[in-house]
Amino acid sequence: MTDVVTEKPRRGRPPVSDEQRQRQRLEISRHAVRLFAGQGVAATSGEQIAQAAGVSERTFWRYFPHKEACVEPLLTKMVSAFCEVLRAWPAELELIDHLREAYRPLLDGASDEDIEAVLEVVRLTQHEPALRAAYLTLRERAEHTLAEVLAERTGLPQDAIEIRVQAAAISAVLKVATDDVARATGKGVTRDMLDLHREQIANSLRGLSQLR
Amino acid sequence: MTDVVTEKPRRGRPPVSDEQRQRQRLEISRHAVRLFAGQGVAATSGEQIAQAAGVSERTFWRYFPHKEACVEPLLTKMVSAFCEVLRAWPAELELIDHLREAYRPLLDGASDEDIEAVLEVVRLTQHEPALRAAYLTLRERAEHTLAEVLAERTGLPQDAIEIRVQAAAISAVLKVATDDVARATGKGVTRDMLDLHREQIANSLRGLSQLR
DNA sequence: GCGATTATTGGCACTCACTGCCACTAAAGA
DNA sequence: TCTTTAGTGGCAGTGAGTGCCAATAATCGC
Repeated sequence: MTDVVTEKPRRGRPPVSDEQRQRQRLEISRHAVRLFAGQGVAATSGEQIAQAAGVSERTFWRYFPHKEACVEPLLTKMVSAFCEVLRAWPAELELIDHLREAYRPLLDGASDEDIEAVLEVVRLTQHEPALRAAYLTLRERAEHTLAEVLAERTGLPQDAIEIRVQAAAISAVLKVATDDVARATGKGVTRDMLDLHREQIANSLRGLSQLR
Repeated sequence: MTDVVTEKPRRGRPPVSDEQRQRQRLEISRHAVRLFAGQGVAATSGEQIAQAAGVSERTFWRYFPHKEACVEPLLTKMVSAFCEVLRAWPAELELIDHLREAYRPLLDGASDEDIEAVLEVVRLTQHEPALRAAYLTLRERAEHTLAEVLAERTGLPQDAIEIRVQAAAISAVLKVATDDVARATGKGVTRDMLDLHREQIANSLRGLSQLR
């Protein structure tokens, strides 16, 4: 039997493509973050965000299940950039060395504006508990992807406890380092700082082994 | 100058003690969790919880800033139990050995009912995203306590990156292991399972160093 | 081009989480 | 008992988020 769904004769308006939808979410996300940063999350209403983004409030709520989810598209860019690098981790290399070589934080093909926006969001999560919760949830979802990569690499099942622990640990390292770099780049991001970020991750990974 | 506030001549009704307040929160927490488990978080209203706990809705909202926070008191019991064990970590011992010796999970002086309730909450967080977010937030708060302990132990400042990374990593290990044991104890908790929990944490800590 | 068909949007009303305000009661000391 | 301070409950209000339906947009067969 074919694992693809039986090709139904399509009729009517086709559903919007997934990338299209992601793009739209990202666009709204940018407006939301600007508002959050300017006046705080609590003081920013869904209506405001919708208006800023140029959609009706109703459709805004269809794109985001709750206000805090507005930070997801931007944060996802960052997290999935790291996941991509991990995926490309060649078998013969140490993780640390691979990161040194391949990790151009935070996002490879991203505009400078987006890098700045992402760091802004991370900074926001450090003072806005609601956003922090969303951030942590997102990170945990990403752990599954990390686990996938690690599982493939080691041959262990994806839900083996060693795999999940390592995934969680890597994620934790990345979180701490990211918080740090976001704080450090309070105003003005330089390439140097992002390089520092990479070195910090590498060093921290090494530090993990030193849990006496 | 004295670092204690100048002793004001107390008048009127004294504020309720902190333990008293915690007890009350815990009590409400138990009712809330029972309801959450029975009918889901979304279907449980603040009014219901308040009624079940025997307080007015208004005071309920004074005890908890939002519904999901109802899980905090129970979860805090678990997390702080681990922190206590860490505090007692003697300098000459390996962490793994110390845990094997001193960690009687999940809570030392707790009733069996509370252990069961805590595991129930953890299980709930695995299917209720809102509760999961609260759980993750709580865990991150606990990282500060872990960092404190590690800092004191190593002489490094509490906000040194090595310290925060190690704290986050330990926390991550604990999280994964806790999720596992909560799943395993779907029905019926035995001492064996809790011992298994301890061993799993110990093994996972060892696994951390194997990040090739 | 014209309908028929399906997807998305926007508007409206509604529920409910949560807050501010105020009157009321409880627990102290004078 | 009177005064003072803290906690409680009720009531009204805001705003997040949802269900429902009418309107519009995009596609196909003709």
